[in-house]
Amino acid sequence: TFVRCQTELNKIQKTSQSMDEDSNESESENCQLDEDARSVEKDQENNKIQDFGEESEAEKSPDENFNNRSSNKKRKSQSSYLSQSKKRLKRRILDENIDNESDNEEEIALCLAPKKCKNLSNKDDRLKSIENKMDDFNQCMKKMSHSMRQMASYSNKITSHNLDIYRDPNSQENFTDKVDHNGTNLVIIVGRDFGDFARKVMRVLYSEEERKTHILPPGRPHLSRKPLDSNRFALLNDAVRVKYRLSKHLYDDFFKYHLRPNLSDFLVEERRRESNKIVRNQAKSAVSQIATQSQPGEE
DNA sequence: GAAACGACCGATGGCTCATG
DNA sequence: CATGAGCCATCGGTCGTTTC
Repeated sequence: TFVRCQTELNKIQKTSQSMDEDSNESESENCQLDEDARSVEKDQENNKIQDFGEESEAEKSPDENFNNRSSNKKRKSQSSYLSQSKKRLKRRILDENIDNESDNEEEIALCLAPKKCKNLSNKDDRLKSIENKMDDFNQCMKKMSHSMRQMASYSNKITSHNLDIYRDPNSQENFTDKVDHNGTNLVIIVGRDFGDFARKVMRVLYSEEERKTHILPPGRPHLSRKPLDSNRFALLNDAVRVKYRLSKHLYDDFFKYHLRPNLSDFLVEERRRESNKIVRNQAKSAVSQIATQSQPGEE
């Protein structure tokens, strides 16, 4: 909100003022960078707030170019800020590199006297230290990618669970809590989400053979596989719709974009499971055969 | 802890259909 | 008739969970 922006701006102004007062040159570059960041932030905040104020005045003001020019100036000054920051950052990185290398006395010697680089043991040390750093870096990257995947999967789950867009709050529909198939109420089947639920219902409605040899209704004439029985498939759709309280007129989209891809993949996997199992077993038996053949040779 | 299993995702190819 | 868009089944690979 605007009020919150103002309070944040005040905070930033206060901190930057205190930083301005402390103009000691010996201050670390780190603080300098923080200050730069704050300055840029402040500048941006100023721009935002100015824009906010100008929004209403812009229409009244006859000289729009003036505003544009002033904003251009600000952009220019901001870019100069950024370029300065970049220079400082560059310098800081250089300094840090030197600092890190200075940790080791031998490395200091290497820095000061490059001729000694010819020494092979020193080279090995440096290579080892680089390798160690690379390992650390790789570990960090692994951790990062892992957490990113977790985040991605979490956000995915949220969207897949958020079915509100397929529900009509104005609808007066009374959802039944029973969809019967041969005496089995499909609605009471428990699944962790709509996909899991639908897969379980598929297992109830269709035999393994049917799941392996058919595709989703309505099917296509050019496809070799026949579609699953559409009456039972209608039961599945009813069960999903009733279970998750989805509107009739919105269900088509839900099916098209969420359920169908899910179930289509499910049928493919049903076919693949057995072949995968056979491949695994073949590989296993081949490995055990090789092991038994190599044993007498060793003795 | 490793193997097995299930679910998910992106890429691909074949097909239909609308459009110019 | 060529072309592009859209649909859908399929495949290969990866990841998370379950089982042993």
